[in-house]
Amino acid sequence: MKKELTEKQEKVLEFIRKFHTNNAMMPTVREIAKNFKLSIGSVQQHLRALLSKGFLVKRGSLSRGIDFPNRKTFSQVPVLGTVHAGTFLEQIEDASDYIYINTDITRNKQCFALKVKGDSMEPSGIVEGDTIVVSKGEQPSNGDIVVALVDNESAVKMFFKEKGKIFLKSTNPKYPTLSSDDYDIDVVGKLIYLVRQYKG
Amino acid sequence: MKKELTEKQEKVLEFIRKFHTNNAMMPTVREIAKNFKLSIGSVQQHLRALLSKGFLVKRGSLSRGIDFPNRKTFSQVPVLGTVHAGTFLEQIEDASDYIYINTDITRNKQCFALKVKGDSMEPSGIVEGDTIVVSKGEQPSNGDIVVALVDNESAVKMFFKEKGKIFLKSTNPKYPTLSSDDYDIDVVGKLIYLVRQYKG
DNA sequence: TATTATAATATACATTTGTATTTTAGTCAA
DNA sequence: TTGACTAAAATACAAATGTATATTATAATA
Repeated sequence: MKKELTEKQEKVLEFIRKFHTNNAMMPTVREIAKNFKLSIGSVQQHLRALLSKGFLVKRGSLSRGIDFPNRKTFSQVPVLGTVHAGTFLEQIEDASDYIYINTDITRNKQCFALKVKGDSMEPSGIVEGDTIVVSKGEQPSNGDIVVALVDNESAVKMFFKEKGKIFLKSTNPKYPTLSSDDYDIDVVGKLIYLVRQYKG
Repeated sequence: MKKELTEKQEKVLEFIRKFHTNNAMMPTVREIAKNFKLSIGSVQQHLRALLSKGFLVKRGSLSRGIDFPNRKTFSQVPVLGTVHAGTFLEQIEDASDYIYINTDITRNKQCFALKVKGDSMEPSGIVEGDTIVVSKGEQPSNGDIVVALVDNESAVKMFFKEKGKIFLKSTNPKYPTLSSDDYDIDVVGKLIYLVRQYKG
């Protein structure tokens, strides 16, 4: 349980958050002072309070050397194309867009993102327009959702392996389950993340 | 088309990218120099090249004052609690977690995030465990998905307004549509974003 | 009452940081 | 050869920045 902040401390912290959001770096003591028309010493005291109460941490005596506790870091993941609408591997070179996701999700995996078309996975919460993040070359377990090339067409399916055979199941029952007996199946990667933007 | 970088310039830029990812701020000239065991002057020249070739831009003569062109910025959105599992507004004070999303999505709206419980919105792609981002106090249109307090219980529903009455519909047909005739309905905000993490 | 926490100011100082200058060297092309 | 670009080093200086100290004032509290 965090200690409570005073009104002014709350405002200072809020300013730091916003500054960090807009500038991707922390403000200096004097930048904070200027914003609130305060003296340097006053800001120092507010920062000291925020530090001792655990709302900020320090990184040595560097410039702009305050930080949020447990601040998350990001990986740039390229959006390579659209899945279940044809091939996408050609487009690897010119990733026109990137999405940013926490490094604790991507870890050290090699990832890329795809836009989803179609309704074959709707019952498991994947709908048209979603952006999915795929971790490349990971061994999927039964029940994992994967991106696969099925006779060179890309698809998002649920993965099953039984007696050496691979099955790709759509959770939408109107699509058939594909078997490695009938198709050339190449699992590209495993779903690790999904984002969806609602138009405002 | 960007001008080409030399091998060394590429490496310096790559270091700056990584440094920024890990520390949420740009490195100083001397931090770069230390990493490559170079002199300050050498780093200055590399930076000058990266600037003139358009891979970096400057923000005045500030400390750590280099930036990526078109860098995306993030908002910290507090995760306040769980929705459709009771009230969550009490927990506003101690947001234990944050998610970070692009400011071009949050714009200047006041936002917060909630974890989803239950299956009442499964057919529209919202499943248990998802984290939804809600924009506070925005006027919803018919068909928008909203977070509302229904007799002080929180819920995620599809919003409709007709002849002054509010209707909250679950896309899952096994739940009834709620009407403002029968319940005290308070729309808290509108869904603008959703993220889902698949366990690896 | 004395104490503590908050809030604010003013000032000084040491360190960090950006910037400018000069010099040396190698490579490549006109 | 000359010129241009890249690479690197060494040094100096000004500006930015973090930090320490002293002082005043107010409100809440034991």
